[in-house]
Amino acid sequence: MTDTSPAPAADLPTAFVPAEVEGTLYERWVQRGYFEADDKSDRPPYCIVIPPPNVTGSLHLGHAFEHTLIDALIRRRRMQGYEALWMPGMDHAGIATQNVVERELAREGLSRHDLGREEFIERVWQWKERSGGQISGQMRRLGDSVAWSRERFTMDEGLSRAVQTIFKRLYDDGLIYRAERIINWCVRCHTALSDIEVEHTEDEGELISIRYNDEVVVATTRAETMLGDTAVAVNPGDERYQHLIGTEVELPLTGRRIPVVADPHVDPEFGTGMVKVTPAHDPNDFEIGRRHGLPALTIMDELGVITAHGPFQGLDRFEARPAVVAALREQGRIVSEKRPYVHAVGHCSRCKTVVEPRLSLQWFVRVGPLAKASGDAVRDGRVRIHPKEMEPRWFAWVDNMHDWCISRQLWWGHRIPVWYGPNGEVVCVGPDDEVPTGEGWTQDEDVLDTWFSSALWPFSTLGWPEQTPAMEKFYPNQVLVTGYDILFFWVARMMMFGLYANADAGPEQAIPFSTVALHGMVRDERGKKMSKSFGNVVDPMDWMDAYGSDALRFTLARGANPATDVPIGEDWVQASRNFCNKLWNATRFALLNGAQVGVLPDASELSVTDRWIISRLHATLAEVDALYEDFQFAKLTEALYHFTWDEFCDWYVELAKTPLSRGGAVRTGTRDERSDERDQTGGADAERTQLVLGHVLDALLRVLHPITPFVSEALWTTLTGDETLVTAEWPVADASLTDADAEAAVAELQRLVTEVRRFRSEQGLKPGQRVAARLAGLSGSLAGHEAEIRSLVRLDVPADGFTPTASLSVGGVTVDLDLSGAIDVAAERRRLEKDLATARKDLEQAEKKLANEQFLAKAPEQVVAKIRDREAAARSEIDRIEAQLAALPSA
RNA sequence: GGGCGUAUAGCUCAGCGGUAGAGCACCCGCCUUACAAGCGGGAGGUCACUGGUUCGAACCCAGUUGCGCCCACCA
Repeated sequence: MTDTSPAPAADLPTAFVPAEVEGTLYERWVQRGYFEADDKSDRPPYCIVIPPPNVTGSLHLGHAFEHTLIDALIRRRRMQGYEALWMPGMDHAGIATQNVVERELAREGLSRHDLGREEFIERVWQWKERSGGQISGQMRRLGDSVAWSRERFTMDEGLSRAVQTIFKRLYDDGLIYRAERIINWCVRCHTALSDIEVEHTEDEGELISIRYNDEVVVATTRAETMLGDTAVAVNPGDERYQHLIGTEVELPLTGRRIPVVADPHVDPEFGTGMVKVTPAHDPNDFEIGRRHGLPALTIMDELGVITAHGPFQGLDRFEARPAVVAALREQGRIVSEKRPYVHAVGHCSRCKTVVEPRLSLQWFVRVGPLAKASGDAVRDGRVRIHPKEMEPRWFAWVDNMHDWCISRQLWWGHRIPVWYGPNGEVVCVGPDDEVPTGEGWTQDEDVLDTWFSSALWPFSTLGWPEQTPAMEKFYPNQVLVTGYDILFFWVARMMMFGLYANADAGPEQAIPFSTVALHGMVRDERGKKMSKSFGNVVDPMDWMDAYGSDALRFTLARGANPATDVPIGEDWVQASRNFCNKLWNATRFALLNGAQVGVLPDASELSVTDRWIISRLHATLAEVDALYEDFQFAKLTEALYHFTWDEFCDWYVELAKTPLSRGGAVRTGTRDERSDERDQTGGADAERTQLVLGHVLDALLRVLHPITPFVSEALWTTLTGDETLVTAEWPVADASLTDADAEAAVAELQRLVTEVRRFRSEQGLKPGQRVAARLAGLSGSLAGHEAEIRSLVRLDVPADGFTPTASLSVGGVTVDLDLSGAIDVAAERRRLEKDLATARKDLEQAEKKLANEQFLAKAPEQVVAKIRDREAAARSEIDRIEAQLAALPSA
């Protein structure tokens, strides 16, 4: 070939050292602006917004996983010529971040109240700067190809404006309201929570029966709430208690008289069929109270301390419980002894404290119409949820959603844009409205649920409410990639707000994204959930340090089955590192031997093995493309692994050594430091092989790039001399290059080689030991490859006077070897007998099937033909082995 | 209390109607002209159990058992 650049491979070390390429490559990519997207280009858009990491700390393995998947999608589309935008940013994570900073303060012996609201918020911003810097550093390390110039934060000015805008619109449309309701209250975080921020666990409580009077006996697990009872309820159809309805009973310990009401909610089968009614501390009771006009008596404050007058005042709720029981027992009112009772208890998802249902004045989103629209968008196919098995969950949720409590009694977050006047005025202020001033006007103290701003993320980050070019180009987003665990927290809310905020654009354009691709959770190597308390949490940085970013990414992608949890262990990252190294060395070998990317010769000039590897390459490319469309990362990564290692490296590269050596010598870079004479003397075989190696590696490195961007970039730029793979073209599968004949011929070759190797191994021949042998019966397409075959199995061409001492045959090929007495007759007999048994079993199975008339009548022709082939093959195999056994010298 | 998923080699998982697969781990042999982070060979599964459908079932259906997960305002 022509003299190109001086063999660059000479510079490649014999092992891939990630640290030497990762940092510089990433900075170069960013500097050259490869990750930025143009709002005004003609390319089709492909936008994925990052699920904004919380600024509570640093990224964990789950983020690394999610980012690997998103980055792979984005990088592939970029290579395919899309205007690809991965929108970066972070979430202020209201309650979570406030808790972190409060804990930090606590170490200094301070509470947020010591600082005051403004100073505290200042403090959180400082935290955000630190944490945010750490997170973006980790993202760089991972190789995330995000458009850094567009980075957003849920509390930055633009996004706050978006929040205020939509709040105002919803308020004006009557979809946001303020009301006294029973909400989930966390006495530790000191705030209201939405329903999904409550985690239910099966806890063991005690069900206690209390006698209010001779006829009225109720049961409860929260005895202290009886202090707030304002009625006793029975089922209206319950014959036993008809006479009590409308009467009053005296509530013990309080002296209050409360009515007995009839309410259908009461299950006459449960317990005594009588229910104590505490409207201020139980959602059901609240409803009963409303139906009967009962007063709601709050007996507990925000800290869970009893406020009801009397001996229990000032006690914590969990102290009050036994105290109340003791007092009741003293009066002989405890009917049955307390007994264990397993029931679902709600805990704060942030701090695990037992949640207290509490009557409270809060802001709510009326979800009815929004949830309906969200269900419809999936029902009518505008939004696709992948994998489809997740759809039932989606519908179950959106079709039964309760109103969303959005106010939080926190400081860190978007403050509710509502002002109260001195005369009871309530004014919701839009971003461009005048803030009411003057005596007595105050702003609502609460902030919004952190998910309120996340719900706007797909469009607030693009400039909404302005109709920016970015909105124009990238809304709706093409795909959303996120974990199934936040389907309701986040995806459902984005859908509700996206559809609502962009309704003017029409139903097709209003959706926030057209596809939701859900992934699973990262788990440890034994499938256990990673948790701090269990001590199995892994810092992705540690593994990246040890094995490189590519290895981590490859491992994560390789485990990514849709919406399925991903077990991952260090051994697996190591295996991926080995893969990267394999790729490195294969490329290094190719470069050392003059591999070139150029125009491939016509198929007629290629060898069978050339056509085979090209055929396999293009089949793999087609397979990978199809799998990408279905988000089958695990399978496509596996396909790439298999092609690279088992087909390209183990067979093609080994086979290539023979033709390459005809052009001079195989260059090893380690042992054989010959100069460039190869280029001058290179024969046609060598040139052809160099081009095929170049062709395969070029495509292979391209198709691997989305998963392993660093190694692929380093190798590909060396191979091609081009600037970057980031914006290079995606390799397109060419169906015309598939070659069934070549695949069949190489399959035959592989079988032959494997059998000979097996024979050698069982004969105890050392791998390097050369043996003379005669090959006969090679099929037409393999006849020209005898040299390659001999090289793979280390069989020399026999010299004069060759006398074979052993023989084996594979398919139609006979191999006569001169083992010069090295043969182990007993071992050989054993081997052959084993093979014979296998072949006989095969034959038996096939014959049995073919003797089955129903099978012959009903099975498809292809299947029957296959079985017939199998029968014939088994027959000839048996003949062959029997002949060999007969020829064996007797022991 | 509802709903969903899953049970395949020692481990983690693919396969989902036509003779059981991968990675890691394991055993034997190798510094064979890229790579010992490697090469060659090998061992290892009555595909949870019980019935059914089918010429044929790991795969479809029913039930049983084990294990997960999600949802839930029955005191």
